[in-house]
Amino acid sequence: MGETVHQIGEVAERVGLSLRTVRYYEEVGLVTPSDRTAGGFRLYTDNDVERLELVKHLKPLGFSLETMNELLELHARVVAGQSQPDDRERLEEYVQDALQRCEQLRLQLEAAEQLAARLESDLRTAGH
Amino acid sequence: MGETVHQIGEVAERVGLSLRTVRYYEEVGLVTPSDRTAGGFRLYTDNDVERLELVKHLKPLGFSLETMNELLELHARVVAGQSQPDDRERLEEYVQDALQRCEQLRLQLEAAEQLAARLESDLRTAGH
DNA sequence: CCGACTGTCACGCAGCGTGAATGTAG
DNA sequence: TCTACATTCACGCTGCGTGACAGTCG
Repeated sequence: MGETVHQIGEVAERVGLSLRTVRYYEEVGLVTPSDRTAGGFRLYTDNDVERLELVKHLKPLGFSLETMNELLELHARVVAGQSQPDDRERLEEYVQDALQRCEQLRLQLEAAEQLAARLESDLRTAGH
Repeated sequence: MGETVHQIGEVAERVGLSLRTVRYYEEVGLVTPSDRTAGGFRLYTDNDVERLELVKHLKPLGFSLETMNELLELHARVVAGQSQPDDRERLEEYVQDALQRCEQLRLQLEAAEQLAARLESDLRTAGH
């Protein structure tokens, strides 16, 4: 079976992260490549890449890398049917937290949009 | 004429920033209180407070403090009718930048919302 | 004179950016 | 063999959090 596997450069470009960031995520144990070449090159499976994408999309919500790690571990166990007692409950709390952060972010976005619009009108209104 | 003036605690609470943050903004020359008491307490005018609020609302767009400083200086000169050559043009660029950042932020928000929804459905779908 | 508030250091931390010097893949 | 891509240090930066200790305001 063809275990398709990718090097860090390809992965970083696809996901939209820098090489440094991808390496750093490994350093803190957030996303670890499943394998390495004999010479030491990181090899990422599609699964690893998906995990990176999850991180990429959760980041704007302002979670710390440590928190995301817990969240993703819980989620992985739950979808694998390997959840331990409390896992579902704890994941539920994280999800509620995420939803609240979404709301907060939306409010901030709206405030920023109004401000940008005001700056624009100030430009048009203000005398030369 | 009653120059209403406020101490840092009141200001920080109203704007929604920490004392540390407000002091730091002064340290980097972003928002400087117009006056001090004899004993050294910072005194903010309503104008200073408004400047802090502008910063607060621009922050989610990811500008550096230095960049915001330039933006706010330009804006202040333009609305005061004191704009120098290039000022309007440069401010216009910042505003366009801000609008683009708003769009980016909106995209990120939508991705995050979908992800949160997916995590929720994974929780409901996954076996015990 | 007391308590709430504020002042200035100064160290610590997250999340990377940015080289430098070297090695690997193909 | 060439060269594009990768590796590991390791230092630097931003934007604050978090005390500690002292002074100020009412």
